[in-house]
Amino acid sequence: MADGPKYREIAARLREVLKDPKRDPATPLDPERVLAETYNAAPTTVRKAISLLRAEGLVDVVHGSGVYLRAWKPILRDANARLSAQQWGEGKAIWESDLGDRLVTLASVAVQYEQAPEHIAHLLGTEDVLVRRRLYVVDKRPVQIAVSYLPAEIVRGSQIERRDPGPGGIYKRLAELGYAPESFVEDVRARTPSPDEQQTLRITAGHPVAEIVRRARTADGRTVEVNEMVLDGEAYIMQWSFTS
Amino acid sequence: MADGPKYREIAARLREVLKDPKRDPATPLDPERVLAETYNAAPTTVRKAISLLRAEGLVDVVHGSGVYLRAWKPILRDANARLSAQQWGEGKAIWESDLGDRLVTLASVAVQYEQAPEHIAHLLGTEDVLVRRRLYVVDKRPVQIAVSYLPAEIVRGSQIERRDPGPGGIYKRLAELGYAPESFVEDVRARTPSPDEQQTLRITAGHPVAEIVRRARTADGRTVEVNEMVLDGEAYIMQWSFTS
DNA sequence: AAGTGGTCTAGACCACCTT
DNA sequence: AGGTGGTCTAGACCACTTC
Repeated sequence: MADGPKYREIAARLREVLKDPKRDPATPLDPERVLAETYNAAPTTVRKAISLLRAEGLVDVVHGSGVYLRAWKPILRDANARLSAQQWGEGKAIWESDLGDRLVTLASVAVQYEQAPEHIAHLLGTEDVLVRRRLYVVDKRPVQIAVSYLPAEIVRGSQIERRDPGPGGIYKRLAELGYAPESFVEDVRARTPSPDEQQTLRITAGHPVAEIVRRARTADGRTVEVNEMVLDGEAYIMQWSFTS
Repeated sequence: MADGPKYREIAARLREVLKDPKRDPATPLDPERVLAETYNAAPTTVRKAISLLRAEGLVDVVHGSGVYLRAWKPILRDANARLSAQQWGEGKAIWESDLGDRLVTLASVAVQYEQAPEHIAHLLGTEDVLVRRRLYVVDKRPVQIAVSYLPAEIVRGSQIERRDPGPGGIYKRLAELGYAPESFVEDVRARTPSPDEQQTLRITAGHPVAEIVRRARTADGRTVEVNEMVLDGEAYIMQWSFTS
């Protein structure tokens, strides 16, 4: 025990164990009770060490089963490429450009008309909105929650009401309706997940998420969509590019 | 105790207490031992509840003193505005555009020549680099670590070697040296802080940070700076804008 | 049924801040 | 010196997974 609290020391040892190339990456760590004996510590101290590794995204803990090394390379999210007119203009779903090696797929979609919360209504200029809630997964793992708000008066009766808005996605449909999105602003925060988000993304309170709020505006300055996204922080690298 | 584990229930109660407008925001919460009695729980259970509030950025915990409500509005970081040529071209330090109400100030600067780590050397095309390490604070609170790497062959002998690179900052100096940055790419991750970062930013392991790696390129495609930043996640809202 | 992680207890002692 | 949070112990019982 060189320095620092014992639980950090144990966490450091466990990191070494996990990174050992000779180890089978699929086998779980020893159970907590065994680790407690191995490192001559109380069970709660071992738990605290493991909670560190978990927050780092180094391991996945499965209740009733064990603690597993996470084999997980982050997904690249290139904001500019994803939203270039070329992408949606040519009939690609924007998410198809979001993959690295693995495929980001849509796990669920729910669409309905609602009263917008205050901060959304303020941006869109109306309380009557269509809400599109989606959940995206990679390798069966939920990685992103996305909720889009669109003015009801614009989208009512269009294909945007359907769960599958058709080729090119909702931006292509908006363009056809005469409201082509032209400029985007994305506000981003790194924060801890709410209890709901923890459950949906299957992460713990200490596991960071990125919240992205995107506003899409037409050339004449009307905001036609607000998209609130919550990403598993460890699962993504986000990228923006721009010129001076 | 409606639902969920007791520590979440206690955390929920404490959030209510903290948000009570009639409460003096400067007085700390009751000590852990008192809370344990109040909520009829063991001290460790109360601690777990408080660690939630802490990770959320709702409270600041001062060892030996108490648990205090954090009065803290996030700083807006507008990437595009900060890096427009107008900003640095006209002699403004880029950080002057980064303030909301409060002032983001430079707390320390260290400049020296070093061997670049592998991933940096790869981007800059050389191992000989000038490293500029800065720490930024708001209201005496550290909020950002920034480390810039620049090719030694370009900046040697210039004002960029000095702790104060002069009006307009290092981008203005680079422009004067014939290497005006023209395009930027920022890669962003939400993650947990390393032990070093925890100490420097005075945050805990569960408190999220945003890591931004920016590459600055000249018009002819040469990468002339790599800037690695680590931001206190709760302290910032980051903003990017772009067109389709 | 057996084994795993998740929660919780009821303390002890240490490190740090305030007075 | 006294009070605060930080670490740690040595268990108990519950919830979930696996066989």
